Amino acid sequence: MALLDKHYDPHKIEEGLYEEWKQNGDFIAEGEKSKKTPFSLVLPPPNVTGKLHLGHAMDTIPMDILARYHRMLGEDVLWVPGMDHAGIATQAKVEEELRKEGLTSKDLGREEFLKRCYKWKEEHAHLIHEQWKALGLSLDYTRERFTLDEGIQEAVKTVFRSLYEKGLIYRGKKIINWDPVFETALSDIEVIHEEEKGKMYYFLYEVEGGEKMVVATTRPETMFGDVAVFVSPKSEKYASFVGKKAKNPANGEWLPIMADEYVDPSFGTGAMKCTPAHDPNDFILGEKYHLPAIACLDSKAHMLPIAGEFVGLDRYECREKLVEKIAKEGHLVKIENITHAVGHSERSHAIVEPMLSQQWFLKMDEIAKLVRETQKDPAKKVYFKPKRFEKTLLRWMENCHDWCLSRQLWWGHRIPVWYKGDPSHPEDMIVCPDKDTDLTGYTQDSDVLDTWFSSGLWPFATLGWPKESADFKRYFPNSILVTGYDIIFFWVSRMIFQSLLATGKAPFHEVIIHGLVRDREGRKMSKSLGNGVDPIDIIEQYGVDALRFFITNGTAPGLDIRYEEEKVASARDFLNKVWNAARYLQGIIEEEKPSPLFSVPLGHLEKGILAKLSRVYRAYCKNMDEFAFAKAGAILRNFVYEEFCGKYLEWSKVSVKKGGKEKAAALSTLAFLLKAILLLLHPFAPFVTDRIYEAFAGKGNSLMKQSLLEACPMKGKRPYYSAREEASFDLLYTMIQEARAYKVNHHLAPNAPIQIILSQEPFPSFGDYLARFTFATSVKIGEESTNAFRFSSFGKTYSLSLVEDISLQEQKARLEKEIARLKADIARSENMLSNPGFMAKAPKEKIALEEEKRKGNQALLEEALMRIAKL
RNA sequence: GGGUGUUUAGCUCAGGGGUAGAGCGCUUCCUUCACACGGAAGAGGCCGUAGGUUCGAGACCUACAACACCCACCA
Repeated sequence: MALLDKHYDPHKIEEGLYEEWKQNGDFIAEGEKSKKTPFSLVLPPPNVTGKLHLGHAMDTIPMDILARYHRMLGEDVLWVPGMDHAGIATQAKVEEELRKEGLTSKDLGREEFLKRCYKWKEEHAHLIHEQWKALGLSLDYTRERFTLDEGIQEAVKTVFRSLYEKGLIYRGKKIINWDPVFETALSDIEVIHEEEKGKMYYFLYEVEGGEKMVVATTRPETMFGDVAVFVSPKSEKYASFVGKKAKNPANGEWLPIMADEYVDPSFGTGAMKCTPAHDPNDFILGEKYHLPAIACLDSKAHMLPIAGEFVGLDRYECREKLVEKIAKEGHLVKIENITHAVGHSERSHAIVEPMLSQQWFLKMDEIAKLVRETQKDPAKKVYFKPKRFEKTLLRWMENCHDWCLSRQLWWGHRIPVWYKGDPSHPEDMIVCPDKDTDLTGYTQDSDVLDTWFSSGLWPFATLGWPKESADFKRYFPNSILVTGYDIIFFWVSRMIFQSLLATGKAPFHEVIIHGLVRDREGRKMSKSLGNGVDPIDIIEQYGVDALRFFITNGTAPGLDIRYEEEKVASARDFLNKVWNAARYLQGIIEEEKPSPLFSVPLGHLEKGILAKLSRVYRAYCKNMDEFAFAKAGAILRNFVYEEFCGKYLEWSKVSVKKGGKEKAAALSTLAFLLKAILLLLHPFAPFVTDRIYEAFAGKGNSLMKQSLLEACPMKGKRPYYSAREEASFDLLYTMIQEARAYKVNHHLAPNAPIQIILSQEPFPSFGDYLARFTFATSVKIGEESTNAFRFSSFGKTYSLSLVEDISLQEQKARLEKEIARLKADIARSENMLSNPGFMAKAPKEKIALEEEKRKGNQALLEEALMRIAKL
């Protein structure tokens, strides 16, 4: 048996263990031949752009805990790993790399550029694998996937075709969000609205007949695309203007003045310029009145020739110069400072430009309805934990617009559509052609699909769908998904409806939503703030087990967690505690192998701690099943510190010293307890627990493959439980505590010798334990003295007298304190018991309990009063 | 403009109709043969504010306030 070092050194113990698990095939799901219950989950595929950050740890560690927990419950766990090609994000990174070489993607051409992307992917995949390993994730690498894999390509095409055939996917010219930096369309949720300071410009428009009107805008540069001025039909002020024309101060063109209900007469000047090509509302108005849509910005948001002298300028440069020009001509009325929400591209952070553009869309209204209906059906719905996040989803589903699917990028799933002739007005279009379709004369759509289109297929595409594969049959739908609330719209919602549409089923039974990791001040971790923490640094300092314990403890489900190093240190200390308990056990069982539990007769304390363990086991499982990892962890931690290390382990030293049967009982119990703790802790801290276990059981004995049931003391078929012995256990502790407090209060050294007189011994050898932990030189059974501490347990009263000279004054003071406490408590009980409402309406057990308490306290009070009278 | 969450010990947070909890920090003491990454004993809270429900509210309800976040095409 390899002796454990004094301190647990995370580095040393983590070394090589992950590889061992992997080589043993511990992470591989059994597949169709298995008779076990399947438990399946998919790893949210990280972007190949990146380094792992603490946010990933928030998803993956709880998933790994679940995977390991369910394996230990005897289930066949499949946890599918994979990565996401992350369209825009990766393409941006690769382009940045090219820029350093003085190249652009266009210089390389599509094919060469994609080669560079794949090269990038290979390099980063390696990094990501290293990070999964560092976190100890028990992933089934034999089933690893990438979102651009052939199988996933097949799934994407199948889904695209089927949605197109159902009429849900369509091609159309609409106003979309345009990212002028990456030069691509974006979906609505890729646009981040931020409150910003801006300006509202008021311009004077000349009206036919010599009158004038004021029109306000925040975006003067789009005035070159204006086609009308709208007023409210209710407006009296402008009633006479309708039908006339107003002169656009930007270019001198005459615009028709029209009336529509859309205009709010009370907002601004009550008149609104209309730019159908650069505003979604104006576009609708334009269609309604058959107005032309005139674009004035190009794909980089530079001015088109229609802007005359401003051609080629950046939109903001143009704005400035145009306002200057209009002011010079005397048509500027005023500039007002305002704050308004401005849309930014999630990736490039450029201000998004609404543009009229031909794109592919997914029609959302029916789909949203399908999701809402499914969520009403308890048998089919996805259960959210915490529940409130279902509302987040449903609300979004109530007012989402059609999803713009196409991206003007190269890295991604190319849109599986071929055109004959000019792609913007094709004579013919083939969607998802079969292999034998003749495509001569056709060209494929040059765009790719939004990354999230393929991510949305992840739970079933990774299992082999659209083939009726064995894995798909066995592991779909997934058992659970764990993810952050920040990607409910991006990912969770899309998986749900993609899955409903493709497979007819929800992709998973439950979604566990967690919060975000924040910094010490509660700020989001971000590159710009420079407050990010690299998990690898934490792992190096405290070990991955400590990180895992930290990330899943001390927080409520769905709420954010603040990263504070002390918390990780505290987790490390906890693991060190377990480590040292094991070290102690190692020291005492060197020559004797512990007998199996219950094969030797056990004492009161053994039975007491085992009863506690049974309850801990139950509570642990209950909380784990409810994904309340923090609670399960807290229960375990408390058991280890307080009950195991603080009490039983210490007390058992007495039995060990005695030898014989008592020692055998203690060893057997200690060994069982330690193993139980290791088993229960293993999902949280797999490395340290396995290493400790290995020190006892020999190499290659992973706890992962053992049954968690072994952590529960079973007598016959039932968990061992004994209230009486548990009470004895507690009584001993209370007495020790009282004696210790006594010493502190009397300024005695903790190891100062004292003498104890017990009125009776609660169980055999009780005195021996008491003596050892109170440094009593003797414990006698006899008459209590006036200064006794009294305790009751299971209807019997015991007293503890410390044979020491305590002044009368002190005895009195102590008794008075005791009397005051008892009186207050009795008063509380009486208050309740004399309340007719309470007596009539409170539950019977509650009344009985209160009655009993009052009686007990009354008895103690009477005795205390008697004793104080004697003094 | 809608919506959600949070408000409990110095700090970070659990809890949850029946006498307020943890970790860290703090105070005092102890290097006792598993562990100073330790042990012992403590101090420290009218559980955001105001109403309501209830026999009983820190917990449930309603308002309000502060903070945080999400959603949103008003020129």
